[in-house]
Amino acid sequence: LEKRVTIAEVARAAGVSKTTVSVVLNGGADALGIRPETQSQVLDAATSLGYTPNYAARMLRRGRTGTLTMLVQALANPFFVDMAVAARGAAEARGYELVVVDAGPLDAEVRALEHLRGGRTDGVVVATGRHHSRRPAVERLIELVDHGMPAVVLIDKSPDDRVPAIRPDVYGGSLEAMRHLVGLGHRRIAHIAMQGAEELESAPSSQGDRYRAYVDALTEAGIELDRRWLVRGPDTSAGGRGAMHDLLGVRPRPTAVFVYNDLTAIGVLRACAEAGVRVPDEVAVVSFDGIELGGFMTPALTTVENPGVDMGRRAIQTLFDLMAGQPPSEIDRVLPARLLVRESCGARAATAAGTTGR
Amino acid sequence: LEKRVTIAEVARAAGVSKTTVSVVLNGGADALGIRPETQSQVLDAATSLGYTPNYAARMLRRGRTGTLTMLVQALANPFFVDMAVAARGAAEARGYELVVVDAGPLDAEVRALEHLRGGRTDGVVVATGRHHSRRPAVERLIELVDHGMPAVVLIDKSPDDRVPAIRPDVYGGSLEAMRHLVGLGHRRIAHIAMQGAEELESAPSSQGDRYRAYVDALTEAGIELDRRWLVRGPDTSAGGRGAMHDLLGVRPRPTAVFVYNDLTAIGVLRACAEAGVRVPDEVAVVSFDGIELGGFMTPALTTVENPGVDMGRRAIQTLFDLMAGQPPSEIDRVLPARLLVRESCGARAATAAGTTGR
DNA sequence: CTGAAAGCGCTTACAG
DNA sequence: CTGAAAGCGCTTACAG
Repeated sequence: LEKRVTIAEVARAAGVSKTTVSVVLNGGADALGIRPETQSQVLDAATSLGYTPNYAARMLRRGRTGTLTMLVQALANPFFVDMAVAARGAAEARGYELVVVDAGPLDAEVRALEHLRGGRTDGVVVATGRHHSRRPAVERLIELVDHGMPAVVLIDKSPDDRVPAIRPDVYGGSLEAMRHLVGLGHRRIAHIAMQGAEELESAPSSQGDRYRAYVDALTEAGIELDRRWLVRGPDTSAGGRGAMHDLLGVRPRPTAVFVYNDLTAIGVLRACAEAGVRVPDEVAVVSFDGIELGGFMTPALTTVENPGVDMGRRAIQTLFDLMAGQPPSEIDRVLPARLLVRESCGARAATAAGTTGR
Repeated sequence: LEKRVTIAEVARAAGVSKTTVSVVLNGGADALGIRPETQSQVLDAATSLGYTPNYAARMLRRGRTGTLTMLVQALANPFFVDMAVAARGAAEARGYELVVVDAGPLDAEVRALEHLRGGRTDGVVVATGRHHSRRPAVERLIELVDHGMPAVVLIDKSPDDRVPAIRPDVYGGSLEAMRHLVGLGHRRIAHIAMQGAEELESAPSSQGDRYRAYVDALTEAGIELDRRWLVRGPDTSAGGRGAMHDLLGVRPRPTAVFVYNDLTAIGVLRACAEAGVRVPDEVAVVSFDGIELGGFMTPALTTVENPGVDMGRRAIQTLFDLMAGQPPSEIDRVLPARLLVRESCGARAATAAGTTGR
């Protein structure tokens, strides 16, 4: 870029030294007792020259960047967008910028974390989940933490004692959802889980929590699990559509399905519509996340509210605590996740109710 | 952060000078004829010490950041997410990082643009639209361009000769959509437009283009515009729901509606469901953008495909051309936007068709 | 084939 | 009350 104005030019224009300019512009003038007239000379010169401090120079000198970084699983899911927007607001309120990175596939997440080693951020929030099956990413995160980088993990448990985790009570929320279906009289309840290599039974992840709640609720109700009720697919609308398409072929047909997340459930609704299967009359649907869009489906999705906005804000707060040298008050903070009953579960009238639910 | 490894330590460990380390690590070693053994010594030392170049120092010295910035209207709209992800891919393919900023309200956009003055990016893509009614943002952009910042505008026309624009043919696509509705026999066609201060008739924006196509198509068909058919609201699902709710009170009721974008149309579908109005039988719906989600609604949205992914990629390509000193081949590139007929317009069966359309 | 030195633009002890 | 100087970590002419 052309002819940037430097502090030296401001100093010359104001007839003072670079030191004075720097002090005045950084607000330390009164403390150091710089004469008001000198201050205005500097301010005037800076304004008329259109001076803006050079980011790289300041960053190099201060050893801080004024930037935080958040890695999210997928911006294609509005749940993560809402979380990121909330986090950005919290960061900006304290004068920090938040760079949001769509981590995408594993190698992209690894690359993104490696990228952060060069000192381009003051702290990192990792909201990508699925860490048990993503060892290389976790290793990179630990590497950063070893070098003193403040870090917070969202969604899943923390992989390291120095990294506080803030996560929803996925097990509790899922159990509430399942008990709701059981309470409505359902006995053949299917589960659409996220695709992945791991064994759901033992997975120390939020998808494992969903599965365990699913199994426990069936057991509690004295229902024997039919393996055909368990389908896995990508956590996208297309994935949900495909999974539900398969599930609709099972006989006797499940009368209810607990779906990984809302985005996936939107595909489930579509698959039912295409097959002429009425929701919730023939199949009840309950999912997870509570994205706004779910309330605009017909029937509106009954879902477990995932506190993404709250997690985003808390993550930034915790990051600032860590940067200030304060140990985190809690290493594993679990936030409640409650069932939001709308229409797709059949507990309410499915249409013409005028109730979007939120 | 603690004890970062610097180039000086690598030099000491390898028994060479900082110059040699820098040259080897930046790939200029062979050209300068540095001995292979020296090269491996340096590489080994760098690896075993875990050296990563300091971003700020490199940025300051090189005068480049290796980072591009994209401002988008709202990440809450998947259209912009898809565009941003495509742009990021194009940037990363050339070794650049792309920082995506949700510009949000006007003051946030202004702040974001001012923020870029300190040399923290090598180029900027502005995909926020509505520039005619956002003067302060445009002024900040021009300021950056005055200082030599490469910039590209998406969605709307360019505010400046030095800034190439890449935009969809909104007028053409909208006209095709409207003619489609007219062709299906509709005479009472409503339009849900985006909220904003501007007069739609004269607005030099994509929302103006939609409106003009709407009016021209009615005129062409010899239909007299009823002002009650024109409703404006926020470009969100909630906004669409509210707007359609109002529209359903108009008598005689419109039999079709051309909606600002898909996200808004999702709210329109919901309003119809709540009122017990069948789509497309009682009201046909056509919108704009072609987000994947629209294909999962029931009925699947008929819409005009907005080439967001293509625009995102081209924007980055054009930015690289500008950075390389090449004048843009075209200052105002208009990309085709074609109607995608699915179910909500009534040209096809609304359900059980098994056709998601994309 | 390799090294000493300057300098990118800032901030901050240190002098006076 | 204000200025001269050092230094953050790198890259790149320039010497030899």
